[in-house]
Amino acid sequence: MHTTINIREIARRAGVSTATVSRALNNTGPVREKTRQRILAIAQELDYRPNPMARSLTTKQTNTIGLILPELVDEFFMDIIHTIDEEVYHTNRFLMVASSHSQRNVVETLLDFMGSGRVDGVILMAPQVNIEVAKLVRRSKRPVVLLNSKNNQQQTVSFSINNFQGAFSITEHLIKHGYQRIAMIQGPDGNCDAEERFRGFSEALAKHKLPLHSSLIVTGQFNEESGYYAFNRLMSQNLQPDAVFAANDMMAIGVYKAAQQLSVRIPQDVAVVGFDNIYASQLLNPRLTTVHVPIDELGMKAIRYLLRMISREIDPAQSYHEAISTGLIIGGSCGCQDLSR
Amino acid sequence: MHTTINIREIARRAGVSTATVSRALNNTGPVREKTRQRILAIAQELDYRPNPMARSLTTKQTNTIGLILPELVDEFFMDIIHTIDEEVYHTNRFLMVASSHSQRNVVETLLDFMGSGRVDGVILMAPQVNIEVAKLVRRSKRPVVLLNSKNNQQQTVSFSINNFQGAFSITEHLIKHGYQRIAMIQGPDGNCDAEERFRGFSEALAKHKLPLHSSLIVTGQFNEESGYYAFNRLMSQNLQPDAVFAANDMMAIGVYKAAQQLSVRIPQDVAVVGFDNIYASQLLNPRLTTVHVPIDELGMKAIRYLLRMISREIDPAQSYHEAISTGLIIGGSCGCQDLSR
DNA sequence: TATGAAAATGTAAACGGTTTCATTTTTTGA
DNA sequence: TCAAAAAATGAAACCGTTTACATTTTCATA
Repeated sequence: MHTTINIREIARRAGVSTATVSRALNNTGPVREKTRQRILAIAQELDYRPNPMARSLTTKQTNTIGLILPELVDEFFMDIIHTIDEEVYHTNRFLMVASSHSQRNVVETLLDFMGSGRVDGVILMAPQVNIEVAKLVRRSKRPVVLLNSKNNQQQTVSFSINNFQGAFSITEHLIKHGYQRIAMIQGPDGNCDAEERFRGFSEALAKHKLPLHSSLIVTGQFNEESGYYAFNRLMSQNLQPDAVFAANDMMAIGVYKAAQQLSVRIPQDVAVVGFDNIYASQLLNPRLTTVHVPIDELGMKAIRYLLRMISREIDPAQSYHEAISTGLIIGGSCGCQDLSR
Repeated sequence: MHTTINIREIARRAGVSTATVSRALNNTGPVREKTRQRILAIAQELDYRPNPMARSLTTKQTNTIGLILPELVDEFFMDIIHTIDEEVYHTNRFLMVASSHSQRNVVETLLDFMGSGRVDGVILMAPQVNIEVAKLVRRSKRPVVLLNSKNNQQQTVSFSINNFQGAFSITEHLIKHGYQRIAMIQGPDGNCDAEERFRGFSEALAKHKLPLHSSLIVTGQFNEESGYYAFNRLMSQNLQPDAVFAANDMMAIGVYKAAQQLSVRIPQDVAVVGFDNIYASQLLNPRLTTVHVPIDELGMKAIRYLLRMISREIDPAQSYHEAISTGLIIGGSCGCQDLSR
């Protein structure tokens, strides 16, 4: 096993200094054509690959973008990864995806890990752990774009889904159907997406002078299982809902399963709506009425903005926020005619 | 903006050499307790973070595992990522995920990119581009574990799903139901998963002396759309199938959609089975009969083996292959009673 | 041909750590 | 108390690049 071949070895063989080799290889600074050829030939022959560690130790550049997500499950996150990867790929960069496992200290570790020379910029999605995230972000040496975080954090750049608007309009849609006892299965405590969706729900009720029954509000964990239990709980009490708004589609799927077991018909007995418009929601019978979240738009805007921060086209210290609008997807689960069949 | 604080600064403040600081911080070599305390306090106060680039420039260690997937869509890949991430996280390492976009030169670039100092080892899934992949892998300076690649490559370490066995048994299952004209929607050309699944299918037919009608073999792209078109094509010809084996569940979903539009009942008119057992397959009505692919087992075995290669517990030059068995998931789509309802 | 400008190349100092080996300090045991 | 052993520390080289600056070579022009 011969030692890793480095720039010095090439310089030695070509009979020049490492500086010249570096210049020849990177096309930075003048090198006589003949010399360049010789160097390139040797590099080729030796199958030389510059050590990225050493390189970025001096250049502070990595051509790598970091993406930190709270977890690596669900197609929602996969879609985010996919969109961003696509864009990163087209600008000849690399993507580094990591999961914070929804823990603040892990966010911190990852931000440090990436920020200290491994990536040129970070896209961070941390809906649960945002109390001190802004501080971490500001401390980071690399530009950071936040995704779906509480946007009351000053001095950060963030993009988010307009959860409030989406929840508000889908709730209004249910109200227009005439439902009186609309339940909500909300998302986990401390999750700002969940909070905003609940706010949209309750303000829509308020606008239409409908009461907010505390017994019709259940908390879930954004997964199928919790939706299943939540619906069972809702149906086992005196005040039964005539419509259920699940704060995301996964929980709505749990509702469908529970409803089938309880022989509750959707939408005849109880209407159901969700949020996210995940792929699986179109497979449900009837198709789930839900809020479309333009994930690709979110990812695209975030990565494009980040790249401009990295190139200093935009001042990274300048704060910015943009909320991306959602759209309503009408299936048969709300009582409308199911056009997907 | 003050300059990044480094080990020298700490040494200066503590009145010791950088060597001592390094020893104190990494618990390598002896340091007087009093000195250690002083150094730790200063490091704490200055919020010192060692530069990982500089560190790994000398140690040649990054505590990072690379994962290269052909693409970043579908829950199948998400599940792979998830399983591996979980294990990586528990060993206090980082995960770096990248997509090769199913292009061989990108695989090469990524392998170089990661292999030259960014990661300690790589898990590579490249079902389409394996002609020269083995060469690349052998050239890599870091240990590499292959996932679902053609296992006829010598001198590599690989884990794969036993596609043949899965396809064989689900085909036999259909045969036992008495279907005579079993069609297959196979996967894309050159994809070795696809090839093995087809081989399992045809050998099962052969074993039971059933003919292999070329008009009942259609090629898809492992996505929903191609399944949709494939089924339409199958039903528009003279020889119509009484059962369809879609080489993966996504294509089976396409079949369901097409069947609904054509008013073809599953399984009364045509039985349908898939492969992968993705989440969505249980949402179909009737539940899809499919082959369960233990992705978590696959990911787990791959990452554990890789870690042992990294720690030199296993000689990385030693080749190894293991095929992981699949299992049958019985839904209602094959003609069995649907127990999921 | 001499001269100055431009082009090509080299030297050496970073970058921020780790580690070998030598040196100093402390501890131990007779 | 003193030598020897053990423990703690420091000096400096090293990892593989890039790059500012100095130096040399080439080339065009007078």
